[in-house]
Amino acid sequence: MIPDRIRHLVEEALRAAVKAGDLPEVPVPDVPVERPKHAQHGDFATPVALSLARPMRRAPRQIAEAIVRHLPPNAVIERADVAGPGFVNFHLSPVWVARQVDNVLAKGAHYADVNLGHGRHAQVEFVSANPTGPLTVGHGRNAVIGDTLANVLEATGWNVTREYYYNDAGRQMRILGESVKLRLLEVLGHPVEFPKEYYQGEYIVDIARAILERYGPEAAEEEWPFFKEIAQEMIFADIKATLERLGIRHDVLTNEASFYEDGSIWRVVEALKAKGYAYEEDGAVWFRATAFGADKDRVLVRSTGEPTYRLPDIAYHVQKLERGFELIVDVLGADHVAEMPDVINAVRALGYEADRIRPIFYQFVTLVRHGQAVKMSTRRANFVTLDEVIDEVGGDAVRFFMVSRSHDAQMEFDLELAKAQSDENPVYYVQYAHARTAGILERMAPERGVIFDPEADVTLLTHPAEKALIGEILRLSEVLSQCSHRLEPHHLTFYARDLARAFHIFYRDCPVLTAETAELTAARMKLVKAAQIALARTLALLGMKAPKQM
RNA sequence: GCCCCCGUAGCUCAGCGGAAGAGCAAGGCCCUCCUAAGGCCUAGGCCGUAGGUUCGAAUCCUACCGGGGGCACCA
Repeated sequence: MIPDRIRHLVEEALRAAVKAGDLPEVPVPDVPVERPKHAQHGDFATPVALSLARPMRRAPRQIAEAIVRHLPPNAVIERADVAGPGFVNFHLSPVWVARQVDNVLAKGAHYADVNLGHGRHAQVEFVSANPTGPLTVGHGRNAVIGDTLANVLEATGWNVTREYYYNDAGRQMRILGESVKLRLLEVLGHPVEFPKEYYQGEYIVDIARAILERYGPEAAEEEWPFFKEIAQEMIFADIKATLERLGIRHDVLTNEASFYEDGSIWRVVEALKAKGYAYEEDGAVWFRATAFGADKDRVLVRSTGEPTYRLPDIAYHVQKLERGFELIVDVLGADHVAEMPDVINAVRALGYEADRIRPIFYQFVTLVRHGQAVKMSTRRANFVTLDEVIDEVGGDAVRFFMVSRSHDAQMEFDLELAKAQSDENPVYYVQYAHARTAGILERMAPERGVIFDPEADVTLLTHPAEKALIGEILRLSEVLSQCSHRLEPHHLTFYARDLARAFHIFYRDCPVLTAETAELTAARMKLVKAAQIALARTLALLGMKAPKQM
């Protein structure tokens, strides 16, 4: 990455300045390198002289000037100057920048990879909806954040496992089975009183009908487990199909029941007790959450002998750590904010490196339709499914919008607005840029004298629009690094727009096929190819299609 | 009552210690020219309020005000 190269040059300059006696010797801090907001401030800048002013007891501008003076000779920076209170602004060498186009072409689709993970194993657990109904819009945000994050981690050198955690036992599943049975009786014409707390969705009736078709009216003799099994199977198939429409597939499915079956939940209880972090009181087993600053202790096992949901969660996270993941990302709805500290504290109490667990909480999606908020509860009938939203706005738009806001900001997904604004959709803006690259490259035709020449001289690319486009193409690795570091995939959508804009401006200002000279055409062909690689990569990371024509 | 998230342009939101931004909406321009699903220009801001920390705060701390969500031997 360019900022890293500049950082190293500045660090060298500081060392050289100290050695030459121009600056006093002090511990060298991290050198921040940032992109200035204004073009006149150069391509990159560092404020390091400002923060060194106090320890060095020198005026910031004086330090900045020493840095500039001792900057080692290099091909990257053409000019560095001191500005304002003591910023050092760097102007990149246009020749060096242009040459990066060849570099992008040589590396191809992986040109922006950054090796932050060094092949370490990371797990992203996401969606994790229990098979009690179709995925909702809220699950959609979860799914898209999780999968995009997984893509980003892969691009930054992590070996990623995508995982789905579910519970197919327990009270909710029994209610599911009984709901289906009641609906089946209803379809058969029996008078039925359908309890309020049962699953109200129309899909329950669909499942009942399907069972009738497959097994006949005799199915009515069966008990709830029979219906639960079939319903679960059908709902899971449905969930997987919905995710598939968004291009999402999990590598591993983990069932909560497995932690009961292999006894690991009881080993967790025993281990916590042995370390003094669990105790029995009023017939229940408690976790000493107060030892970690919580306001009260939490129940792990009820007085009935039945564990709370916390216990298998703890066992699951212990298992994740034992499987060797060095980064464990849980994509969770904001309603889980309160419970995660207990899990992490319990895992820490057991002596594991709990810091490897990094939950990310996304705020709720409010779906608005016809100006009215639609509540998303799986148990009520009036929810809108993720499938319906995909039907309306398309999978690419769902992927883009769901990850286009910071995960800790609430988002409003207005279907009417999304449809009304479809022409102004940023999804098309970005995809159209890609289609335009394809449009130009498809016109390569030796008989018309337009070919892709690997020997073309990219240093001819000196137009401001060309320079800006190359700059955006090269920025992807910085964006990836930021997304990966902070586990914030939304930066990618902003980048996608910036990259597309740079291309659209280039497209208008710099004709490729009808450039002034054949040499310039050849050079621009290379740039178009590089832009296509960048756009395709960005769209792929976002899980979107990169159409060749629109 | 306690905890978490959010208050930045009319709207939707980026930026989260270093030199106030984008998209949409509004007004005006640009196709004999590689797809106008595009580009250009204009206008629009005490960055919720008040203190504090800092050479420097939209960004960190405290309090308050608004909006949302969570606080069970429910999952």
